[in-house]
Amino acid sequence: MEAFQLLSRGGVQFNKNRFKKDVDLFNKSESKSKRPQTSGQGSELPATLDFFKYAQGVEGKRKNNAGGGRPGKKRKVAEAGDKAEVELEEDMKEDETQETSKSDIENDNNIPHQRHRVTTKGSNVPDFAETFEALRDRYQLSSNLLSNLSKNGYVYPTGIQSYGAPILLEGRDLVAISPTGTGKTVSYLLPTFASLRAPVTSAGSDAGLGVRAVVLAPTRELAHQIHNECLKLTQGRKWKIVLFSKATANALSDKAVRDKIDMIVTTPLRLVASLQSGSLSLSNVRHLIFDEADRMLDKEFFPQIEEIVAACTHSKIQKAVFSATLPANAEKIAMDMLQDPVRVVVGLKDTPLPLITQSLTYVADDGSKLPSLLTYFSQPYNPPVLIFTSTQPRASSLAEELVLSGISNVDCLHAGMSKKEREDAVSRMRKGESWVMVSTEVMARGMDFKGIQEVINYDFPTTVQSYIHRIGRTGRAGRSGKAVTFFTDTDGPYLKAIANVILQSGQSVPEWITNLPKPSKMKRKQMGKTKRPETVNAARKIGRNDAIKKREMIAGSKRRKIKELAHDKESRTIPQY
DNA sequence: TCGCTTT
Repeated sequence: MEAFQLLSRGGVQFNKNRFKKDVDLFNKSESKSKRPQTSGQGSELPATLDFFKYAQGVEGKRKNNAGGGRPGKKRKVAEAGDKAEVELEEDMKEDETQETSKSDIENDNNIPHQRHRVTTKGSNVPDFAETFEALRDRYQLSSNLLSNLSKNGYVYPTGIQSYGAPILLEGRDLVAISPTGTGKTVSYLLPTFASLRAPVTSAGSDAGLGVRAVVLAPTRELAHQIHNECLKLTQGRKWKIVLFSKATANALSDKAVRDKIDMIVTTPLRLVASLQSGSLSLSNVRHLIFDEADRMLDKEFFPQIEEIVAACTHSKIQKAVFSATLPANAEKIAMDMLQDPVRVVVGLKDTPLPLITQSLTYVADDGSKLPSLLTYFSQPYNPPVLIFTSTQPRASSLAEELVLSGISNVDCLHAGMSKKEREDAVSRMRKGESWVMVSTEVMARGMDFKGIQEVINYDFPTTVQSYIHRIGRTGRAGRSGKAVTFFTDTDGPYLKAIANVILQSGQSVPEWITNLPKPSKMKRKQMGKTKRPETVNAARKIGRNDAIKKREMIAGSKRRKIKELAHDKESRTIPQY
């Protein structure tokens, strides 16, 4: 713990220009809950890292500020002094006209959905619920659910919870888009348990035989985390919620076991394997939920998804998709799968949380990355830090290099590791034992490590979605966070798109980046073919001086004085994705 | 595009 303090340095950064109002509000009500290291109270650290203490007490209220009020695009007047608000209009042209917008920036209190712009679209959209109590009264939620919510520190519903839950509770299909760390999991678990009413084993249940709800997630770690959340919400009742694995799947061969299951949380392929072996029927499933929906609809997962959907033959099946990002093509696929869905968007679509301070760092070439990172670690930093690489070997060897360089408590996590190794790594992360976690895309989505101070994109993300999800591992539940992205000369094709995301979240990037021409498809293709180096060992051989020289050259020729661009209309372009 | 994820 002492070492934590040695490593730490005070101060969190906000983008105070753009989100002054949110920041003020944040500081006013939450000054007490700054990073423990900054106040030197190392003993508090485990609490902020502890997933299960998420959202308790003060933290719980903070969570409600998550996302800090994105300005309403249809309410240009809301903050008349702020030019950028008006210009956001431009980003919205694609939106359909019949949607309703309920925004609320005037009501400057702590009720969370009032910190977000929420737009809904669809026929007969159910009313949002301001509080969990309102939800309970309107839909007869059990007192058990309500008390479990408050026991776990959920005080007010977040935007997606107050809008999404009524839609699901009225049996409607749902497309939900809400930023990282804004409580999507609870927004579907709460209504699902409420709709199931009682465990299948309870007396007089007319639930029929077999599992009634399925939650799909793209990684084991995320499924595990969702399962934990299920357990929290169902404390004190005999719900049978199964985190699907080889072992639990094998147990299904016993029909008596099979028929007692209320809900399965699983990755798609695991479920498909059980379907194909005939050990499981989904004919009684009434709730099918896709977490990280755009990822689940990717080409690798989609055949499995189709098979699962086809196996859910119950006439009253409700389907819902959730993600922080949903590109148009994925949304189209989702919409085709759903019946008369309601679409809810919290915040500005595909825009990261404003409380994440984002920056781009030029590192010339791959060989300059490690020296740059070591320089970073030679200065005081706030752990834990999550580092993303593009491949498994690069994650392993970077972790090794950091250990060899004397960095403390370095961990590594990628899907090439054994199940146990992965579980141990996540567990160390949850306990706060990892200060530096080097990982691949496997950690990019959904994982909720509350304490993560900083995300470093050591390798450049290849899609905007990847970028948004990766940096969304920090700044969760209303906390602040920092995201640094290394870029090299070969990252050109993607650079501008990411820069646009940063601008969109109201932060600035060097002007020369925004002035880059949009690379042609041809060019992008060529650059995409450029081979990325296999390991950081190779990277190491390349001297650092070259990198510095090159950086200076670039600085001289291209880089101009960094200017506040967030309000500069010219630079406000719609991200290309 | 590629590698990432999923038994």
